[in-house]
Amino acid sequence: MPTISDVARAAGVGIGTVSRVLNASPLVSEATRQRVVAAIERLGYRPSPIARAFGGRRTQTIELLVPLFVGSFFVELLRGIEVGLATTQYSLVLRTIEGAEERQRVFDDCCARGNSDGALVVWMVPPQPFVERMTAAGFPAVLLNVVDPRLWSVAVNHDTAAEQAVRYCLRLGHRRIALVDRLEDAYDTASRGICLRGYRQALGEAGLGVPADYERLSELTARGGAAACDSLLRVPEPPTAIVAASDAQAVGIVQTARTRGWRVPGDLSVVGYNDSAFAEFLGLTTVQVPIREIGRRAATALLGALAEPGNEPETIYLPTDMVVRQTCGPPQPLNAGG
Amino acid sequence: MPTISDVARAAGVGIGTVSRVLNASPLVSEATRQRVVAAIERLGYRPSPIARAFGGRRTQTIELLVPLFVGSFFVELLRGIEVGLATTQYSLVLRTIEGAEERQRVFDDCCARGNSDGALVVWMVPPQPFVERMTAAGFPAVLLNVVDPRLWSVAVNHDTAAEQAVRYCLRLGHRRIALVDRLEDAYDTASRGICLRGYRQALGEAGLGVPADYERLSELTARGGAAACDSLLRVPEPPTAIVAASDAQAVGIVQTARTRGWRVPGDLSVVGYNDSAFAEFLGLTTVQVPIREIGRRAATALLGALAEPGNEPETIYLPTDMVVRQTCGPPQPLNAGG
DNA sequence: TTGTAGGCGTTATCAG
DNA sequence: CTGATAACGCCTACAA
Repeated sequence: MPTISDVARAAGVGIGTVSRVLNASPLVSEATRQRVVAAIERLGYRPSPIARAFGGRRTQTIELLVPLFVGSFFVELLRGIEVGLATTQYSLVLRTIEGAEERQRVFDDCCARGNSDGALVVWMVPPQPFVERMTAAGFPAVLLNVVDPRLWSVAVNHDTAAEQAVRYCLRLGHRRIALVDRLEDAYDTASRGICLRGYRQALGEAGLGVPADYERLSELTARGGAAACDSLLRVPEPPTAIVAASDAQAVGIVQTARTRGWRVPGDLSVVGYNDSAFAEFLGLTTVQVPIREIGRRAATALLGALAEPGNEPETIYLPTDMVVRQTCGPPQPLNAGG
Repeated sequence: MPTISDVARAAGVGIGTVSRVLNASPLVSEATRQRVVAAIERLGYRPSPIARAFGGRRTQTIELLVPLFVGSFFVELLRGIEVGLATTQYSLVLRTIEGAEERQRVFDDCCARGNSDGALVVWMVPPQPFVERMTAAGFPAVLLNVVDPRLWSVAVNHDTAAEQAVRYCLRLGHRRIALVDRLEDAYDTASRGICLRGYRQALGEAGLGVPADYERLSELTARGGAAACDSLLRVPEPPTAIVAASDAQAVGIVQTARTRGWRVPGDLSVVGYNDSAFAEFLGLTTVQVPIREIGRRAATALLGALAEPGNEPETIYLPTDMVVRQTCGPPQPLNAGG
């Protein structure tokens, strides 16, 4: 495996010159450059990223911190990230997270040693010590689909999205609208719902008080949605519409309702969240989240922070859209329903 | 950021001793070890993986080559891989692949320079030059869900799986069974179907010739399945059952059939493939693939190959299972159908 | 059992 | 513009 010295010798120049050619420095004459390039070609030389990271200062590596509840969301996100990174040489190292302790460990390791130049943090708010450490180290991190004013963040506004969904149901004539939310911090069962505020806000604006027993928290799975739906359909005055915090939950809700003999959207309207790949084919009415675009913008933001370390972090909100399909309709007149 | 020398100085020992402690060498007295550990603790020292990779020989890094058509498959796979790697220090660097040229590029880069100690290759057969290069370099790679006798492979047998699905339909009484297959090489439209052989085999064993116009190829998406279904329902003698090469395709098939007024499973039975997360909630009858286990076993195999470089590559087949849900039933008597 | 010296392949910093 | 040379942080001999 040829090294930079081999190339230098073959081209009859010093290693400094080869390094300059490698790094596209303008301080090389065209003639010399050609000779060096030829030698590189001839020897099939490829610089060692590791030696590079070691000698230089930057690792050309970005850490990607991903909690595994992301599900199919993840591949879409990756597509966007790859687009944002396409013109660069950065490698992504993957740190998957399955539970609270693991999250702790991953964040502890993240900017501890110069393993990477920056981080993309998916769907998690980092712990305080991490924020301090990285701020002190000038280590840039970008949050995806979650917001922290101390850091770069690219996200949709989950409350606004919930408002959209609730308002849509209100427009259809619904008054009994329930929420199947998800934990703001998926690994902290003491945390609140992520779009509770938006839900309540929209109901409040419509002059409807917050219903007593219409708020549920569930895992981001069909199973979780199913359980929440089960419980919602049992309350004395069950909802005529349910707004979910994910498409997976929505699928569970639709399925459970139908199994129990409720027609969807006849007896129960359901709104999903994300517009996942399968939502279209299930005819799921949902709130579209520009997942790929979040990935792309986050990558771009990180590259920007890497290039100009000084800048203050910004929060970039991307808009969400209602996608109307077949799981929502006007509520049945009370006396006509089951 | 403290270095090994700082620790050595603080502990009043040489750097060699610190290195030995770091690498759990037995050649350190307990007393010395304690002092060194204390110093490490006190200084908050953490060895630099990069320097380590540079000075030593191994990078503690595994490349994960993933084509992005994997979809939700990917997260399941990751879970397994992480389990297999849990007790180690290996990092995963992610190389996503979106098309044929990108695949070429990624494979060209993969074992070219000592960036990584090994590779996990998801759902792709590597090009010949890569195989030669890595074999020559003693660079281990493990294929996931695809088989190449020259390399370590952990997979299910797709033909056997198709046989299972077809046999199940045969047992239900179906005789007109179609296949919506996927390309063996997703980026080569000239390649064959991945489970065509198994499909034909099962039909042949049942004494049924291969139907003339019952074989389709489609993308691994609901849309692809929908298009294939559309065309299958138009043939003079349409099938009474369709075996798909993915759950996504199956969803598209079910949806399309129902839209056209065919009852599923009344008029048309559908079998999916993989048993993805959503299959259960859609009531999809499908062939279960132990995705997570494939990930785990592949990681284990790679660790093994890393530990004992000499061994011959093996192919590990994991079994598939029929999961019976609600999209298959006996065929309608010919005169009763629509 | 321990300390010391050499090397890994770059980049960066100097003189020239 | 170019060439030498000093880091960079660790591992692995080898010498003690």
